Amino acid sequence: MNDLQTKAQKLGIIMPEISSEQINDQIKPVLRQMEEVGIGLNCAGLNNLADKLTIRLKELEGQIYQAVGAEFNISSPIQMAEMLFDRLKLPTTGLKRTKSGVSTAASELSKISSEHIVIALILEYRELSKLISTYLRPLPLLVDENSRLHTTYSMDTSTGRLSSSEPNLQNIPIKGTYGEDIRAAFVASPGCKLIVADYSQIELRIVACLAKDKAMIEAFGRDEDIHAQTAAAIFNINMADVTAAERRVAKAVNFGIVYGQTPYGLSQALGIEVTAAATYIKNYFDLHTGIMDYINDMISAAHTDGYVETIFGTRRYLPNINSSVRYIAEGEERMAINMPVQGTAAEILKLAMIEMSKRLELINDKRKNKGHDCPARMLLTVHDEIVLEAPVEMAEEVGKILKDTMENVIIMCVPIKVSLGIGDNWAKAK
DNA sequence: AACTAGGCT
DNA sequence: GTATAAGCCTAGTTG
Repeated sequence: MNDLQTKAQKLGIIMPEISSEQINDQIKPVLRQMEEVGIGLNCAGLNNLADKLTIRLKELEGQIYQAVGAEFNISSPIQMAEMLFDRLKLPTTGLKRTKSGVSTAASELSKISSEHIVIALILEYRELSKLISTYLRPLPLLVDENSRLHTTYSMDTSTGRLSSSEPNLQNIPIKGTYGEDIRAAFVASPGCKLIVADYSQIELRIVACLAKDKAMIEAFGRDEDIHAQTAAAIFNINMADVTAAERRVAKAVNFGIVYGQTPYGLSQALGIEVTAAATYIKNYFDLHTGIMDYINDMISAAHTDGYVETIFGTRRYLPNINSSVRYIAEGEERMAINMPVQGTAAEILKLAMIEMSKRLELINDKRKNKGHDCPARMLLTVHDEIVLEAPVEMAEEVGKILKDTMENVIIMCVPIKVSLGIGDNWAKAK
């Protein structure tokens, strides 16, 4: 048994004896096959939506010109800032600045949305123009003769995650007014269903385990509402009394913790006072002392060794961790906190894909010569999610196998949970 | 090519 | 005094 195995065992982790290099070797052919298979795209659906949104975009353009009293390039942040802050004299206090001037990012403009009706128009314009120019227009042009879309996966990331490009199928819209419509254009082959399996809070479960955090391990072990538990802790109330708003704050705290978020960052994210954010974080660490120790351990390990690593040994070197420029060093300290968590999640996903690929071969071998037009096969992966397609009559069974594979490819000190969906398209299968 | 913005996990 | 939440990819503007 090697060092990593011993270390993992002390954390209550039972993992396959495989190195990060071996994982990466074995995932490659799986990815190449997924790229070749591709996923069905309903081009007509996207084109129709593009046409509809383009009409709305034109309306908004006219309304913005009228509200401002001038015509300008709405897509130019420079011209936008000039119109809002020089011509209309909207207040800039409290707004972030970029290198070139006052930021016109949506997060900043929404702070002054009550100052002028044009802000709402601009935000809607930006939303539509993003969807049209990045997704609705380009994607239909990229399909093959069978109306299938093929991405390219890369592994040269700093944490071990995969990335996807040309087109990037890991950032297809899902939120907002049109997210569902866009996802619905990603479809299963005829006679097949899409099967979507998502790791539930995988990074939080990993950090609970790596940090040996007692309260969090117990909460996950009892299958409790982790965000409600956090809310109770940071607001000093009973779990039963947690409101929806308090739970939302707690969710943001849980989310931010694996990124090394500061009180300032949390205050920005939630639109609250820095002092309030600081209190929440303090209360959080009072409950989760294991998490606090883990963060400090990772930072000091990075300072000493110059790198951090995942449980399978993927390393990230942090050459500037000892920089005398404080914000440079602090930036790498946050990377030191996050990378072992994000990287371990990536490895678990890859392991599950490798194992599932083997199981799919067995499934398909068994069904050879039975006249099925579409084999059960892996199509996409999005960081904590795997998308498959399988013949309708097999979908339930394949889904169960997928869920089982993902949940048991590694045993951690907290249960690993996977949510499963089956449907004709990517919207319905979620 | 740099910068700004914004889509996803 | 400066910065402040990790990791990606793509599109449009600017010079």
